[in-house]
Amino acid sequence: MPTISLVDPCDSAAPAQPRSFAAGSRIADVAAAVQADTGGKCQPIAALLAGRLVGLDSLLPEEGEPRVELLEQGDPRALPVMRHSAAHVMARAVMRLFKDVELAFGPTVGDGFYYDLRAERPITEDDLPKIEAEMQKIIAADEAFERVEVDRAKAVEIVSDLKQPLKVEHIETGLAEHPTLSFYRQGEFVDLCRGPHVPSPGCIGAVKLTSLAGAYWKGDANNAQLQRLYGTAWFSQEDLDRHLEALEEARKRDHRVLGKQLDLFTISPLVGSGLVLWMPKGATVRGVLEGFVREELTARGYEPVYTPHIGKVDLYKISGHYPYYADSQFKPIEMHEDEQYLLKPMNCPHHTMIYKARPRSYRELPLRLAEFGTVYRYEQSGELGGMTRVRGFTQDDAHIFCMPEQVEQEVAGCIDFTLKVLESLAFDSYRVRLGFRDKSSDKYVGPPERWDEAEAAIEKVAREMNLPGCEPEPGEAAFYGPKIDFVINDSLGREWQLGTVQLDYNLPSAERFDLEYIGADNARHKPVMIHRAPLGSMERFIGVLIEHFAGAFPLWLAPEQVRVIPVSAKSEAYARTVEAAFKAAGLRTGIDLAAEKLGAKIRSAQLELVPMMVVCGPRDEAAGTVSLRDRLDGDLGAMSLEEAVERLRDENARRAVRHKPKPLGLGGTKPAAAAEDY
RNA sequence: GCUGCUGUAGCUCAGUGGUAGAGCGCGUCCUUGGUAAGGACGAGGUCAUGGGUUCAAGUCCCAUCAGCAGCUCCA
Repeated sequence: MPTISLVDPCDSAAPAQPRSFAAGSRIADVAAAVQADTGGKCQPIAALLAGRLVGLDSLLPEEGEPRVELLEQGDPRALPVMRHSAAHVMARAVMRLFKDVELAFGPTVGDGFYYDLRAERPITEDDLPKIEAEMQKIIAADEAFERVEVDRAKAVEIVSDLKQPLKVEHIETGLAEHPTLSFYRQGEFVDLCRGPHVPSPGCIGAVKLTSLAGAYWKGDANNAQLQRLYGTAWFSQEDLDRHLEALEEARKRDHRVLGKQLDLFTISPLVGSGLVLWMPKGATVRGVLEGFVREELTARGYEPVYTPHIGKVDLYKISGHYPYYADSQFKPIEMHEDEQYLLKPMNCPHHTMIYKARPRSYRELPLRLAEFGTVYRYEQSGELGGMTRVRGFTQDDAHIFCMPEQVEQEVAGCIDFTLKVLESLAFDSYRVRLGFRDKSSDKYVGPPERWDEAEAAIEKVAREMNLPGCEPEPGEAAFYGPKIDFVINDSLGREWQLGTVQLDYNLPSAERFDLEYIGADNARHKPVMIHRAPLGSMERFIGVLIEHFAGAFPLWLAPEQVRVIPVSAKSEAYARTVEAAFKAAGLRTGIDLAAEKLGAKIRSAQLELVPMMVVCGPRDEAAGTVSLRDRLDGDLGAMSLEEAVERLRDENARRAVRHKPKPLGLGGTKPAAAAEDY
């Protein structure tokens, strides 16, 4: 007899109570019992069974006493279930409106859902309102979702009868291991589906189809391209409106929009796609950030190097980068048949040549060579965007050459460096990805034992440092070694890899660069290389940073830190004295001498996101004071010029971050679970 | 690279076959003001580029380039 530990639907803080049900009972029976207890007040649409999101049609397990929590209409934890049901409703609507529709996958994503499909007549954007209207009819009709379980043979028969070739293929290949499969029926619409679903589409409060795009069958670019319809669904119109407002807000925070508005960077088609031109203000932010990183590099025992932007093709043949990445490199510069140069796609080969320039002793290890190294990669045209995906970028790169027994300490040092940078900029929401090799792929160089060793070392350090996330992800490694990536979301919820620490036993090997050091035993040994970049690249990092701060940089990073505003032209001379005082204190100071009223000048400075304004008029001049105005806190009142300068000098020196905008909490477009898992 | 959408003044955008518009910004002048918009006048566009259809194209068609969303990719 199944026994569960039931959470009180009226008081989830109360201790869960054990409760037994007849054999073969489902969550729906639990729901019915609770409804009886509460006089029908509780209306569950889904449940958490031992922490797993399930539908009311889920069976209670015979064993154990799992915790069960019923989720009612409006509970955000039930959103994925409701959204998946919305995907079915959308597919049903499309099948009513279009002929010969073949369905693929329809999972839940961060803020909504999608369904991949192929229709005889392709769907266009103009069709979306019609599909939405049909969905409304289906939601209003509120027919129940009904689960049916069948064996594989019957499942194939059903999808064949439904004329769903993609589903047939999926059952025969992707689902070959499943002895039984489930379908959900809703009126005339029957779909192969693992579930769960809400009891009926009446639970869907507000739905909107958001976009239409191409997507490959089973995510493979060699397969046919299908149409993907994206939608979002919420329990109420207010929730949907709030979500659409957040999207609107995200558009305003987009670094491409702010980069233009605030004169940070530009991209010229004449220079080339994906090649960032840093305007003075953007270059200033970058310079300040580089200065911060340089300070840390020096403190942490790194030594600077400089290397050229090109190198002979042979260098990359030895490293192993060439020709594996031929498609994603700019074509070689050919001087003679046997003299070809590549724009460098990474800095490591150059740095290994510095290591190799003379014999190395164990006494000089770890050797940490750092360079803001600019690299060029010919990314596919469809990947390019703003500063986050570009064809030329500068890595805050360094390569650490160390003895095997120093690896853990050095990896830990790199992680600590990255954390210091992220904390200094108030990045408190990121995840750490352990990029391991895909054991079934042949793109990785070096013997498996070296890989196992490297992966184990990295995982050990990452776990000891309690980094958030830390799930190993096969296939995310570099071709020469596993890595620890720091992944941060942009304003639209898309993930970007920023900082990275990569452990490499391969490039130093005899087959590659054959690096050595003389050990204490006077014998030759192989060093280990660590590739690391706390920011990743200046372009991508600052792109994400712009969105992180919504363009409103803290004082220490702002291109213009202080703006002096004379109340009228009568105070111009005094304003210039004030300006000089702030400049002398090393603060980036501007002055507004426009023939405008004070209010208009304040407004300009506020809109340009200048962190601090210094208002000075006749009253200040007479008293030797200035009036500070904080962009966030407003008028701070009059104070002596010296006090004002000191106050800002101190805030700048402390690299204070007093404020960052609220995260928008957008979830992106990636499926919550693997879409192939039916 | 693929699918779809978009390209008009520095910016945001209106203009659906018949002589290029608005707001903001910019410039000049007036106004000399105390914490988010003072006023007047003015300059500024081969309507992305190249073809085509038409008596006539910013507007319709094709190609190219560029951007956007998604997919694929990302040393």
